[in-house]
Amino acid sequence: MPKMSEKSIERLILYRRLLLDLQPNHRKDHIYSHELAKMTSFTPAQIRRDIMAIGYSGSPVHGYDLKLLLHSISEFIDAPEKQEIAIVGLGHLGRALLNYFHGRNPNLEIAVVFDSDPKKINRVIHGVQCYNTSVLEQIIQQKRICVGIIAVPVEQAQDIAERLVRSGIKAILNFAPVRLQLPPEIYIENSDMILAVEKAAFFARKSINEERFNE
Amino acid sequence: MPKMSEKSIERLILYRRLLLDLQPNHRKDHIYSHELAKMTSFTPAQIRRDIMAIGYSGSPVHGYDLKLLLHSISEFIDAPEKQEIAIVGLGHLGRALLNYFHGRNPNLEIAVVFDSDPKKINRVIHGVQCYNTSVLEQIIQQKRICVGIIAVPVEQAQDIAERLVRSGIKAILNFAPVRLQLPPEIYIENSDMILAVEKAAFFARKSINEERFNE
DNA sequence: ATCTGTGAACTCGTTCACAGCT
DNA sequence: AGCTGTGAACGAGTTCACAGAT
Repeated sequence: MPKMSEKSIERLILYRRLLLDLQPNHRKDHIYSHELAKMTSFTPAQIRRDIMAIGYSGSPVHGYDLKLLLHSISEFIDAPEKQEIAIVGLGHLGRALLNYFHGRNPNLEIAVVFDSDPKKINRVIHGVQCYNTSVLEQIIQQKRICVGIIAVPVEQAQDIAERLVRSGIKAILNFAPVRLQLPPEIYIENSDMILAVEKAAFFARKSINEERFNE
Repeated sequence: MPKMSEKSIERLILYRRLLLDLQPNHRKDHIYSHELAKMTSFTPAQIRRDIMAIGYSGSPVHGYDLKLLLHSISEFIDAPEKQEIAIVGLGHLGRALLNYFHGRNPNLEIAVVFDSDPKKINRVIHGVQCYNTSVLEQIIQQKRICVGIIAVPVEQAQDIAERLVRSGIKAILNFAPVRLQLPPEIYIENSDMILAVEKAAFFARKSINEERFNE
């Protein structure tokens, strides 16, 4: 496996999504790096580098074979067998995740959700079994789930994260607005909505200031 | 204004959040860069650089004055007057945003939400007025809102984004799993949950592989 | 003695520019 | 002629390491 940055992985996931959307109406069965570039607003050189990195080669005449490229990316990104995922916290955010994810990626499956609301526990919601958060460790170990999504209020996030790690989880997607303190071998992806809003507001202001300045 | 990377802005927002949480139980009124480092898991040098960049100086003896540092960061990040924000799409995700945001940052306010569901239109939800998406342009122009949050299904995202831009919005926080095509002066922050899950799954697998390799 | 502030070095990711292929 | 693959240059962001302050 070549060294691969987090950003390359992100782009590869986006290429794959794009190619999948493209395939049905296949006017062509090949695509050039500059075409992918236009669609993604990355640069052609970057796209060639990413594709090179996963070991696929195109033809200087036709560009990249759509099907083969798609296959190479999927082989690189996906695990050999389906990966199971757990969501902790079934508030609005947890439900939004279930909705968004539904039928999206056949190689990933939201296998269980946890919540502490008796109205939700032991029911099937959106096709997924909901358990009491108190049995989190057992279920996750039993099912060998390796990815956990934290969608609980901020006060509970660190505790839940530690319990997930103790249960054998290797990667956490954290939606709570805290920086989790976990052992370095655990992959943490933060999706901090409040931070994102504050950042957007900052750059909106900056853009307004610069406009004024250029008048 | 010195040149500032997007990442520095993110960190500054996190420092501020941390300092705000810290203030009530002020055992001390000063803090060293290495203390902030431990709490954020950034490096002390980076923290000093960020603080230097906004023009605040600490004392080599006591470190940074909590109150003054907080004030300097806020002055740098916040607009002089309150900024108003619009959310488009009041599904689970939109509601989650309203919840998360409630009472979080007094300088930012979710001023309006838009949806096309008659059950929501013209009602006040979570303390925020909901309008029909059809009047988006009027309301946003009228209120001079400069930040928009896209929480609609992926098929509508590009159209809504263009309408937001036409209404004068300067920054967009996009939760739909597409790359929006917009003029370059518009700041776009993507928060692509599906991508985030796929990425986490990839790194979970990688971590498992590396473990096996080290045995 | 122990901190901050910061020039310099370094690391990592991106882009350039061109050789090589067809 | 027009593409891919890629060494080399570049640039942004981070860390080092130490001068300066007290």
